[in-house]
Amino acid sequence: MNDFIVDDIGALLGDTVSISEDDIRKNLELPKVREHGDFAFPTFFLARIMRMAPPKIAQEIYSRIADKLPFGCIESAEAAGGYINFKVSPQILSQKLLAEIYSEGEGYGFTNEGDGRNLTIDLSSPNIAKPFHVGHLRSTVVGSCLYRLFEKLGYNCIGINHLGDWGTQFGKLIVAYKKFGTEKLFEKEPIYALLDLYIRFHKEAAADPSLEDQAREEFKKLEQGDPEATEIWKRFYEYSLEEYKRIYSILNATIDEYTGESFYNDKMDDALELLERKGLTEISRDALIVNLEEYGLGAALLKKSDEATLYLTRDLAAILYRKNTYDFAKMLYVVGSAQALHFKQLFKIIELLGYEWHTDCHHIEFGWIKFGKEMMSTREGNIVFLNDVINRARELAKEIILEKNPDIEDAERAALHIGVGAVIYADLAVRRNHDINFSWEDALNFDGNTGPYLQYTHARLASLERKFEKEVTADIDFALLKEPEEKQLMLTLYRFPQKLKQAAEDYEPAVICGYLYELSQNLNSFYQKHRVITEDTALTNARMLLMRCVRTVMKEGLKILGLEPMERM
RNA sequence: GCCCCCGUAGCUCAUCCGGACAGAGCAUCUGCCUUCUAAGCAGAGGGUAGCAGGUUCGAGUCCUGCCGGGGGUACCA
Repeated sequence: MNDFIVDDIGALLGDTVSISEDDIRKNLELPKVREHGDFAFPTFFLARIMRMAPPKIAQEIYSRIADKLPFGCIESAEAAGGYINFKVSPQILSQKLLAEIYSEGEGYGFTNEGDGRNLTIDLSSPNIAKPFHVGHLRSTVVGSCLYRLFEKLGYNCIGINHLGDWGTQFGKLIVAYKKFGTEKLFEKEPIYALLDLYIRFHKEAAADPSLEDQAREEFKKLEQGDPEATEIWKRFYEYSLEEYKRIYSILNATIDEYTGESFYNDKMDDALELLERKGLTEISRDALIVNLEEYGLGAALLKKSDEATLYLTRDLAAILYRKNTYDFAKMLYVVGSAQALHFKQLFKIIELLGYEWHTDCHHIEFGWIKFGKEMMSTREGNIVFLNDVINRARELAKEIILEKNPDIEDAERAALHIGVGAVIYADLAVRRNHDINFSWEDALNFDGNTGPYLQYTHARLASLERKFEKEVTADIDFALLKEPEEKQLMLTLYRFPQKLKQAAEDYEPAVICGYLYELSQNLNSFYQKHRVITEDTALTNARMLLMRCVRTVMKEGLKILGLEPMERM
């Protein structure tokens, strides 16, 4: 990665300040106001060491570097209040930066920190037999985004869908199916038939509590391998998976493995045995637990008093299986923050087992998606299906396309990409720890800070290259890129590697969203004010190189988010 | 009760691990399409950053308390 601007400032100040170049770099910041320059170095923290007022220090330092300027890519500097502000030379900036982006292409900004090691991501994980709703969206799109990001950082990612495909809810469904189900129900959209059965069950069970017992009984039969129950379960499983796979393909979800809870049924005994051998378990109130009181994590339940296992037991079996199978360098669980304690317990147990790799496991938590003031609940039927959201977004996008660009060749396809782009972006752009209020207005908005705006920006750039017709080359006169809008674009491009790094460190897709939005704003401001393709071939060539570099970054960024970089729209 | 998260413009969100007058979008209002895509651009209005203290040269950002919302807290996931 290239940090040449920051390096130059470090070298420039190195002799004049009694702190290390590393500390200089760490303190550099971006001024909020453009007039203050491109980079700023605050001197306040030196006041105590140098026993001087910050403005004096700034003056003092400035006077010592003044005759060295210009220095590297630093064109000028000035002391302003307690700051020293630096301006970067657009010519040197373009020369170094654009050449680098041009030659590195889609690799620009990425390091190879993963070095081919495995990284497993637990994502999506819906409960089988329930239609995919917007509440499932975040885990799916955040997980997929991190998957692509870490792939580009050299990891070999494995996306694991830990399906909720086991448990008493299947007993309920089987009871409901036997009592109220007909084959006709399943002829089309079987997943909604399953939902109806589920809702019906809860309605009937309110009047007749004995249904709950029947459900437990049916689930018990399923666990014991009863052929009829197994047959029904399998059908439901297939129906659900078919629907999920359809949705995953639309969302660009990255799933390699469908190993749900049922997959770990026969692997829990080994895990439990391991814990018992290490003396971690105890019996408390007739249940099998790991006592984590001394770590402030309460009691972790592994077996209920009736011997039944719990999801912690399955997750424990799963994490051991995954470590054993993949020997992962990192394991990410993209799961809502409601399960924070659960994962703290899980990771603590791994630590108590003596495994160092407990530090490689991370719970990537995120807030709820709410609808109106209510939590979404399948039972209550207070729910927005992802299918409906995607369909409405797609229809709206199609209307707009036909109005704005009626000649486009495949309007259906473009509409889907734009509609889905809006939906995905709306979810990724909010930092993970916030709850999201689902609103149709926001999900279907294509203006301003939205997915389609970014896609539109890319389409403009693609259009320029089509119009240009010639090969974009890096053999240009860099001195021609001297407009403030051009410099701003380059300064933003320069920061792409840092943003990727931050996004990866924080496991935070919103960092990339915010960055691409800013880059798009820069591009559109430039585009409005200046023409790219003109009679002036030298200037045209220079600007086309800049456009290519912006497009390279936009394209890679969009792909990481899971949005289609549109060629036309 | 205890633990965790959130509280910034009418609404939805940023604020670069403490820095210069807190920035965008949506909505409202005003301009800009015979020239590379107007899903765009330029501009206007709109703020006591929940409240009160504290640390600091400096706090939306860190600490304490309170208020409001959400989640978790042993046999759901």
